[in-house]
Amino acid sequence: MLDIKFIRENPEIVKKGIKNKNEKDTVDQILSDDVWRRDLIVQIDKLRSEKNSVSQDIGIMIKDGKDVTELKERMKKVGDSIDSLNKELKFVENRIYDNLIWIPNLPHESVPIGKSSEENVEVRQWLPDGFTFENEVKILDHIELGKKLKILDFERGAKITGSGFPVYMGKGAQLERALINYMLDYHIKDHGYTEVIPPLLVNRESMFGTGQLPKLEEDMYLAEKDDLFTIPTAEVPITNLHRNEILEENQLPINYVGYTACFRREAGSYGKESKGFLRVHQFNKVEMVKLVKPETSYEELESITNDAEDILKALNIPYRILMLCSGDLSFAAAKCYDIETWSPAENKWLEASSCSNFENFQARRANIRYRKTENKKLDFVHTLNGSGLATSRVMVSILENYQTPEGKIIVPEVLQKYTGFKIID
RNA sequence: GGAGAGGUGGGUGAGUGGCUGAAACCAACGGUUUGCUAAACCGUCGUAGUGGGAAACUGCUACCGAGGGUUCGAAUCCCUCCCUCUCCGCCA
Repeated sequence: MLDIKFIRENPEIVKKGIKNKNEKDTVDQILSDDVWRRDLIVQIDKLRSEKNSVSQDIGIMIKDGKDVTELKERMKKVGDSIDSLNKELKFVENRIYDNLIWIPNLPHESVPIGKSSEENVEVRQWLPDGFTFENEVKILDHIELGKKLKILDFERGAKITGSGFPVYMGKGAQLERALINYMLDYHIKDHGYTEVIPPLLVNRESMFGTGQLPKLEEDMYLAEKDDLFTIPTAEVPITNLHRNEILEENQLPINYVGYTACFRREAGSYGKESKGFLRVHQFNKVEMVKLVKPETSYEELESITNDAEDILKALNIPYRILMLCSGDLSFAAAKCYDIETWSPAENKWLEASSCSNFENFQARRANIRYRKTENKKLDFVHTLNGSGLATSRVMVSILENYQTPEGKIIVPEVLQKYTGFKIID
């Protein structure tokens, strides 16, 4: 959520940002409502002030045994005026709020302006030693491999739940678990994150806090009886851990990492892009979340991205980093790097991670503040998160990049001590 | 699911209609004292909105779980909802 004061003072900047993000511009309506609102507040406060002081007098007069009937009647009328102005105020405040919650975060100045993912900018690429994009032997895709080696079962997943709910079997399940544990341990031991195992269902306030609501309601699973959503990412419960809290400056930065299953309805995205792991409704993800001081958040964005990259380097998987253009940024993000890993069978890059700085956009919605040591003043923290990483996409790259000419899978070296085996055949 | 208790400032906790934005204590911060630490003493110590001011600052308003109601006046009375705790039942 943007600060209405900021909008009031910088309407043109806000309008430009909204346009670059392809969102609806209600700035003019907000501004005129804001004038109306403040005018009402001044009127109401004046009346209330009068009412308060006269009411106090009435108390004293009653004690002194004086007649207060007339004053009472007058104050009742003042009360009525306040009530009717208040109704008007509520109306205009609601309208401002309804518009405000749909205003996206503004892109950071370093973000390229663009309409869609076509205009994202590649920042760097990392390829293992001796890697080449050309392949002499036929590369099996992860679906064929999964079937052949009996480690993935998409059909049975579809039977027991529906399409997009994969089943991991045998060594596939063990590899998945190894990958999750490896990533968690790496972030905990080498990158200094604190592990969190959060709830997988969250309430509306949490979904609002991180900015999934109101925009993405249709993309999430909802348990209607309890009005709880299954999380689309661990970002939601973990960032909301500190909702409505005041932190001390010396507690920052807070770095959390958590593994959770993630659930996404992916409404309206059926078809070619959705086979196998490429688009699923449930997947596993290790997520990093940071709560930091505002002045450090852009350094932290680089740092969290590097933390995700370290995993891929250790796994020896080719990847590239994209800086998202304004039009491809999520609603709440100010700047975002996507990490894509290479799929030789698909012959394309697959998004495995998204590392974003939300500045204080989420912190405002979730009311997460910190007290500055220097002057004791309160300010909103900046929040960031990054996948570190989504296992389904990494799994595609592992299976495809680590296959032998015979169609077996060599377990990446760093995972071998977690799996206890070196090959899947 | 049933029965009961309760939600007040960073914490503990007082407060049942008016002079309470809220006692007291603790914590925190500033100071005095001190070789250092501690103790003691003094002082400061909520958030937000809005108006005035270049600013330091200051006026007013709101906020005692949330929302409504009664009243000239509500932390205090009434209604609805949410949450927490205890006991019982059920269950992993």
